[in-house]
Amino acid sequence: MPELPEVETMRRGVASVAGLEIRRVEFPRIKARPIVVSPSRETFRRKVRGRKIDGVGRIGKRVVLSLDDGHSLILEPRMTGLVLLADPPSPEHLRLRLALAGKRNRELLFWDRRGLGCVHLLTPQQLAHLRDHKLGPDALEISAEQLRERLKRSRRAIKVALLDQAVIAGVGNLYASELLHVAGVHPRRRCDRLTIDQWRRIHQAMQEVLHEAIRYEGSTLSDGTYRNALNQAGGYQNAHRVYDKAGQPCPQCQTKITRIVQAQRSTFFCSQCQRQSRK
DNA sequence: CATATGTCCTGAGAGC
DNA sequence: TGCTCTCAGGACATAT
Repeated sequence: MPELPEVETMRRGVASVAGLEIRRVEFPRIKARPIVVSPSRETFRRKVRGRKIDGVGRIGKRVVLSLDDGHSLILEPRMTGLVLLADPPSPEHLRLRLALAGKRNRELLFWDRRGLGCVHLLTPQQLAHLRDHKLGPDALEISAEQLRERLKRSRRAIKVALLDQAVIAGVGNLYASELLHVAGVHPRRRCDRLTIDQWRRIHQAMQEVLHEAIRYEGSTLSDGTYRNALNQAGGYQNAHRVYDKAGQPCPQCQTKITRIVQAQRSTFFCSQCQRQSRK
């Protein structure tokens, strides 16, 4: 589930590793299938060991460790991956350990219960390709005009389009539902039928919701998987308006929240606050 | 090209 | 109680 707010929280939580050297690279021996790594493990280990971490950044839903030789170490949590400086939730799903030099000996861990996440070492050219061609502008950087320009001719439903990382990077299933509720836009509304005012409201709601969620350090859902870098739960789940609240009253108007499925994913909305005119 | 669908994965929870 | 089944949704591969 980690989306922009959760990944940004992970990034901030491990930002203190900047300046440290990676002394050892370990792939713990676990029963589960090893984490997907490119290039090969041997090459990865050889190229990462001994490098200094110059900075800790984020691209969309990925944490980026900039190394002192120009390469970038990409940590991609996908559904259940965590980037940790503390002990992981369980030992058996630890996928990668980076032992760091420093005053106190520290470790940066990648833990993933389901194993859909992955780790990559990218050249500057590969990083540029990821940033400029595979992903759209960051959800916190994009302007309302840019957002509309990118989608105004699309026939897709706005909820589905917001999940397309090539259009806009960082929004996932949870925050798409939440921000459309704040914007008062029906999730099935086609992009090419949204008004300029609706685009402005979507953009504004996106900024508000994402910043608010970062302030609360992300959402830890009922399965409890998401944790910050110190293995602590986030707090934004208590502020959710519609996500996973089918049948419960809308916080604005008390109408029961509706659940629908779009592109094989759950969407939650209020049929009163997010009225549908024409799709 | 744009859009839609299938796939990977594990553990929680439902239902019998 | 204990078993089987379904579901959750990141990104990518493949299909339409």
